Amino acid sequence: MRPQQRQSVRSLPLFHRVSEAHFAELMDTALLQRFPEGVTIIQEGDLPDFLHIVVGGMVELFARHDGHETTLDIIEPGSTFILAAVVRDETYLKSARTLTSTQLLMIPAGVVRSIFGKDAAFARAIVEELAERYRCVVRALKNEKLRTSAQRLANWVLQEGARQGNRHEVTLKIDKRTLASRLGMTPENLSRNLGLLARHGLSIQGPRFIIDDAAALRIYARPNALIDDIAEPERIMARSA
Amino acid sequence: MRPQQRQSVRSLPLFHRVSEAHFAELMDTALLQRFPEGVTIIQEGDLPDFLHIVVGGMVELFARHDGHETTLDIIEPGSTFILAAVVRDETYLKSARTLTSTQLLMIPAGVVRSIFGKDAAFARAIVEELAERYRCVVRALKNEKLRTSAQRLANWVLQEGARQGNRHEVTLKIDKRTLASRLGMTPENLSRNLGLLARHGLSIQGPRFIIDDAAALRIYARPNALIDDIAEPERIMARSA
DNA sequence: GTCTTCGCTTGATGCATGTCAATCGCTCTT
DNA sequence: AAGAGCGATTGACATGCATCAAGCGAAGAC
Repeated sequence: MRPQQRQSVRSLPLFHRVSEAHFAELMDTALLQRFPEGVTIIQEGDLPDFLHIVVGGMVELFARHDGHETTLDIIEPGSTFILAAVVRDETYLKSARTLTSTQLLMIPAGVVRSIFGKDAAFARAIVEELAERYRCVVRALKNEKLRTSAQRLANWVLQEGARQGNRHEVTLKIDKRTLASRLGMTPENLSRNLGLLARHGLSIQGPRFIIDDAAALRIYARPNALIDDIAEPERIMARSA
Repeated sequence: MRPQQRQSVRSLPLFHRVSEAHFAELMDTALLQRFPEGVTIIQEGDLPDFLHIVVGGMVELFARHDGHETTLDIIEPGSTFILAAVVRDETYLKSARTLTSTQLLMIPAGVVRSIFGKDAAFARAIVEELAERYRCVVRALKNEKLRTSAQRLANWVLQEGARQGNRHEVTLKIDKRTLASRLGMTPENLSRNLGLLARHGLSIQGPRFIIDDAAALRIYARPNALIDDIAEPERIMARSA
């Protein structure tokens, strides 16, 4: 691994406070690997070999059952996946495949468990990451059970607008069919729902969604801090102080 | 707290390997409290004061949004709730209320975080519990996205049959309306689905479900080890060896 | 330039599920 | 014993969403 990459991994929340010796131990056994688009990285039902950390690119987590498939999450740089399976040494509940060319850092599961026992800062970071992932799934479950597919879409647009910085335009970085699966609907219904949102302040230009009337869209979407992952500026500032 | 209760708490996986001094520290600040049926223990949106451990009874975790309410989980003795919120010191995503008279052990959130940093065995137990809870939510999300409500019911009956020991009869310990909410359907649809399952090997006698033809029910339910929480006898034996 | 491909869209239809309303049957009162 | 209350059931209906099938349009092949 090149020094610069090592440094950028070091700055991730998961490793930031780990002792230099333990970090070196983790990195010595870790593999940094690049995968092309559309490759299946792990298969549900298998046992975990490595903890995976996304360094660059995008990974889709999905599951199949009885001829159907659904997207459970899309992982972006800085985040881990299958941490829970590694911690418990139990089978994966999800499969993972790359949505783009992707760079992954892979740390052997046994090494993760070993350093967890030796380094309190690492243990703390692991449990914080796991708790964060837990909260994401709970939000997803509430989103699924308490909203219609059109409302999920409307909230996704608002959230993505905030995340991309420019709050009035959202550019789609993934396939519409992947977005549909992520939002728990068919591609056909995504199309129809986009048409529906035209009456609530959104206009569509191919892969670009323009928020003409944020207030109207928000009225339709009914965003909720306990479902949508909205940054809470006050609390973030309080924490870093 | 009486010595006998203390001993039964000590034997929970969460505390089993914690040092005696740290366990004493946890118990000195903990409250053991009894709540009657139907009491709201925590409210979504609040900040965590205590980690809650169910010692006796049943607790329902639920969430509300836009005039609707859904059950997210039902917690039984030995398990914790709102662990993720305590770990991250962030607002609850779920509310909790008692379904029966319930005894709860409540440990101040700050004490949990403090012992987590000092006791590696406790840290390990916390992360295992959190990972287990994580996996439960992932299963719930898959259950919700990949199955019809009737299939969810059929699998619940099979699972509950196995859990209750007698695999051919299941006795309902909660309201049918609570079961309906837990399985993500209305009480009306639970009724109809129970009627439907009569054609697939199940007969209903009030709060007692009798599995006449387990094979037929299993064909309809299509159980899946990666959705349903099925014990895996081989692996459990391998682990304890 | 034309053809093919593939993702997206649009329309028609059916199943899954929620909603509203009426009724049943049990338990608890009084 | 009659009535109130409440959970469970049943029926009628509306809506959400998936499915199937056809059409559209832009990017790439030749």
